[in-house]
Amino acid sequence: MKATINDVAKLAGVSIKTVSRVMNNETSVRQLTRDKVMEAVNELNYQPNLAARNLAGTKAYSIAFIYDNPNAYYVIDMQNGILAACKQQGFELLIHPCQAKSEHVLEEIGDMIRKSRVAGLVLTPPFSEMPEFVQKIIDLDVDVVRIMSGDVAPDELSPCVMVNDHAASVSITQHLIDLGHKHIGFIGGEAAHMSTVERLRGYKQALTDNGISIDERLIIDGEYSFESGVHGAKQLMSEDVRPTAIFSCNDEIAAGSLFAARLMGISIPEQLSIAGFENSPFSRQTWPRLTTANQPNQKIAEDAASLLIAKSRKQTANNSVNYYTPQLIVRDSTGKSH
Amino acid sequence: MKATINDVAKLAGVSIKTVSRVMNNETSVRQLTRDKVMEAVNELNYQPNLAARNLAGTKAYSIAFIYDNPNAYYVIDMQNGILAACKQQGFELLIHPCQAKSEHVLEEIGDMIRKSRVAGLVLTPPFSEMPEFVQKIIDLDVDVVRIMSGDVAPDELSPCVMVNDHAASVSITQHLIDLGHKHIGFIGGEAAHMSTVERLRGYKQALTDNGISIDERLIIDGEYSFESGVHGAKQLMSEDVRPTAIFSCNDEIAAGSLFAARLMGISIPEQLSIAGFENSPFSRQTWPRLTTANQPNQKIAEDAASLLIAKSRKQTANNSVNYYTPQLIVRDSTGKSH
DNA sequence: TTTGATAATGACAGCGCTGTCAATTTCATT
DNA sequence: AATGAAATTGACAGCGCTGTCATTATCAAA
Repeated sequence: MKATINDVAKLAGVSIKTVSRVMNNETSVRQLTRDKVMEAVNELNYQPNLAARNLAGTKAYSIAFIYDNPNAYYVIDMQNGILAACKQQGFELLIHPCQAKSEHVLEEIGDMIRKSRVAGLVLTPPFSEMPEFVQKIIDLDVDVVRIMSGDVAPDELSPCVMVNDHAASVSITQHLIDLGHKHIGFIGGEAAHMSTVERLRGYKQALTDNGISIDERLIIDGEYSFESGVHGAKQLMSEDVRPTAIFSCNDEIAAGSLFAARLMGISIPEQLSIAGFENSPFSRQTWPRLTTANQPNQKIAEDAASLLIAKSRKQTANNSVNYYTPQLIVRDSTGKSH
Repeated sequence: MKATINDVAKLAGVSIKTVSRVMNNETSVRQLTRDKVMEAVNELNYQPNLAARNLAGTKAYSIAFIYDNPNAYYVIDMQNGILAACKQQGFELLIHPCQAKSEHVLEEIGDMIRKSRVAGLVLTPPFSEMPEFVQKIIDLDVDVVRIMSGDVAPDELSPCVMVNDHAASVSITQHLIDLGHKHIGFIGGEAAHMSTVERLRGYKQALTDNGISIDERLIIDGEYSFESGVHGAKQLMSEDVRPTAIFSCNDEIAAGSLFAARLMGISIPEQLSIAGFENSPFSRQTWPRLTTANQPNQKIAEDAASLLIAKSRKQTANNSVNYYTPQLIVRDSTGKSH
């Protein structure tokens, strides 16, 4: 049932080392030999044993996905993207959700690494935005790839996939301005997250570029949750200067804002425009459907995983950086200012 | 940095075999010895190497999660539940999404098993509902645990976690009937899924029990998606006999129904009551919030994983079965019939 | 104290593969 | 045909652990 490398070697009439070479796509195996081996491999349905490879060799055959994010859509997209890259490259994926605030994160990750050899880690915010943390991981002698917010990589520590939240935020805000809005509210995610910082920066820049003064009363701290959107919108709509539009920092907040508007009898988009961010499936399922910015999480994650695997393979110090700018998607939740 | 069993043995002044015994919680190690070993383990921060364990031993230290489900909330909940059980039992989790319709599923799973030793698989629908498939997996010599719909386990093939969709469906339907509804629409998920079959059965039984005749025009096939809910509701609302309530087979379908109602200018719950199923976070974020049945996916999955691990440990033929009945949660999308 | 049964420990082989290095083959040139 | 460098292949050790079986320590009862 379970063929070993020995069985293949015998059947192909070569040494196990040669089979090993073929399985690892090493050069310096004659084509003829390679064919013989592959034939035996197919005949026997042979799969190299991962445990043995890990134990005997120096290469790693797995990567891990580290995250702390309650957003199911985000996590699934990321995971699927990473899995796609893994599948293509024959890597295994270890899933590792953990609490960023916990004292034990590093310990946990260390344990994981000691237990299973891992080529590297895919880090998403907030982990990717903690330089000391990243450095400590690298000191553990594993590669890292970071997915993070910004228009340029902050350092040379690792390959990065940068999401240009600033630019995307400018287009969303500009879209609202183009619709005639002058009082635009902003409901942020966790203030410590770079994505919030960057989106806020884009918001402010768009306003400034259009000669609209920034009113701090229209800027609300939140967290990336529905409830936060409900509260934020309620608060904004009871300001002296009621905004005519709200830029919510993600789709969940936007959905919460929508909910609050309904609660207060405010019609969308007639009396109030609401924009989200992320283009989660969610944003197509609210009423009205959300104007948002498309953040292609799956692609981003697949990219990240590919960069990580490539780096771990080549052992180059060269840290590539990929860039994404979420694109505006106009739907029904934003309209002309009256 | 990376301590091996040898280092621990040396430091503790015992043989590696004794360390191994301690690490595996075997009996017949004196308490004194055990303490010495544990002290060394802590001192050195030792973690047994998974690859070596897998290679040397006969026990497995991982399970796999097999699924084919586009519902992000469902998958994440399941995964978190399984991870919780794994963490507690020191198991690793392999994530394996795949296409149920694909010819290659079995092959893929076979490859995975040959590659990584796996104690067993957690199967969710539709896989868990394919008896021949399950049998073939078991023939591959891996344990299986099935999460499935029904009020009693269909066979003795494996431990099961049964979700009593029938009973839950009766309570939802009864709730609608109690509100005075006589024309109740039903929008199903994929007709082949037992959950749809069971929920439909519950729906029909509740109607029958209350002396309401079953009108097949009010029963719509769908799939578990938002779009399907939109279409289904549109169709139902253009029947000769307009239903005054719709039981949607899951929250996504319900959200779609809500959306369709908005599109058609039908107010919820005044003109139409809509109920969902699953209690995904989603159901709290629609307007109005959905009446639904709480299906505790995370618990269910944790249970399933625990059963699987227990079975693989004890090597008993004894297949336990756990039962869950989703409970009605009344929110704002259902109201009195007028 | 000796005995015998039982509990506790250890020696050793080997899981299936890769890394190292040595042996052999190949092939373009002489 | 002989030569040598390069390409191709193989022998062998050993990764870190567990299973098997042999050995030693322990302790109640004689």
